[in-house]
Amino acid sequence: MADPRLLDDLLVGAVDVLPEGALEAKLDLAERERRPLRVKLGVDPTAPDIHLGHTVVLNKLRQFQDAGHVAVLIIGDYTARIGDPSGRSKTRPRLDGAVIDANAETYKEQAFRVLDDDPERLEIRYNGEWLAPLTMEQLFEITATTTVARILERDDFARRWAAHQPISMLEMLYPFAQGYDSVAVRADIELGGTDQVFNLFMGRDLQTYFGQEPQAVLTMDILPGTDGVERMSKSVGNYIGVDEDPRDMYGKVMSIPDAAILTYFRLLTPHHADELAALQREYDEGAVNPRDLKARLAREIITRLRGAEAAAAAETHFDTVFRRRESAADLQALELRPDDVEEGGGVFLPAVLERWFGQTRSEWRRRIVQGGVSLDGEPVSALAVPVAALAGRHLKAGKSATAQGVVRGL
RNA sequence: GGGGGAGUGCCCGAGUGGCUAAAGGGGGCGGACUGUAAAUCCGUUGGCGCAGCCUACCCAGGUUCGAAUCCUGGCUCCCCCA
Repeated sequence: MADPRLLDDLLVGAVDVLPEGALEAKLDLAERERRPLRVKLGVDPTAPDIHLGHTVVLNKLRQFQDAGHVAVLIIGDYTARIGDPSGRSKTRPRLDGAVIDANAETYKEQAFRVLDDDPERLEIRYNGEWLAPLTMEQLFEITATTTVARILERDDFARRWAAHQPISMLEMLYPFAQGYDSVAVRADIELGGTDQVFNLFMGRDLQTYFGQEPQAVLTMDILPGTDGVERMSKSVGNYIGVDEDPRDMYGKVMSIPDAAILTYFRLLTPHHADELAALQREYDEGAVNPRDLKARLAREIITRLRGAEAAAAAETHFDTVFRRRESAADLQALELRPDDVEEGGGVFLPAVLERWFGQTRSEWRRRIVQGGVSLDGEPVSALAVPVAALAGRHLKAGKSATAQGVVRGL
């Protein structure tokens, strides 16, 4: 019998296990056969770096590793060439080989922040390994297992079909490719987002067709972005990158709406099911200040990805700069150059701000006029200020305050 | 293969010869408020040392005193029929 507490923990953050009872059955199977389960997660290296949304399934995979099972991480170097249509309202751009390879490298690096890299517990495979050598004949065989009607049933295609949006033949092949991955690695369980259900089931069908025991399917909840509403995504701009400056990560976590706090705990931290239930209770009853809960969340997320030291430093920085609104001890130095000073001894701010922080001079002009740039807390009111008023002062631009530093005189 | 429609600022989307740096919305940014939250309100949102100038409505030409708006050619996308 599978350990019920483990089962509960494995189900945290999961939306569904399909078919019903399949996870339990697989755990029992592992016990009977005295072997670890092969838990598959496929990722397409479509973007150069990953954010917390991508780590949700990685976290779950890690949990399986910690329970003694084998994570089979499939880098979809070939499926990336098709472009997963899941949840898409239009065709994904196809990527070429060089971009994919580069993405795959950074992806692996970042995935290791979450996964256990013990070779006994981790297997990394590129699906080009088996997809590239497929013959046309094999493709016939694979695609013959399903009908067009079934493919068109899936939400995303159905919507596009109804809206007269284009669907390319290539996209239709995507589920077959992903499904065949499961056959190739003999997966016992496959993880994915809820938008992946169709693809995950294709894996079961193909495994059955090829005489394998079909995999259990575990779908994970979607992580909302920092806006708390839309799913975290780079294109929406509500993401927290795994490789970002920990101070920014901390700040971004602090900016999520309260309603998203528990979801974040559930999907991003390794708490047991009963601990999460306790947290939820405290939150509901108002026994904790949501702010403090969020701070704890930020600390835990950063600790996991970047280490305890980085987390502590990020928290100190945040408390200093934002809670107490003091200057951070580690402010960057903003260098003035001799040619920044004009005849009258004034410095034209839009020009130096552009050099220090990017953007355009017009943008800085606007911010200054709107009182968005300050020196030692005092809003700057003129476009040009004397060097004496700048040197040694703490310059801050905007409330996000990612743009700030101490001006170093000449 | 035949017929039709569309390409506007970060995005959506108005605009059919001058009043258009281009309505409206979204998003972003700045301010107030705060828990760097949410909600709300106000302002702002092409570039430029900016009461002015420059560049802009897919691209290249053309008509006109004047074009996002008209004409020609091209590119891209979509729909319908076959």
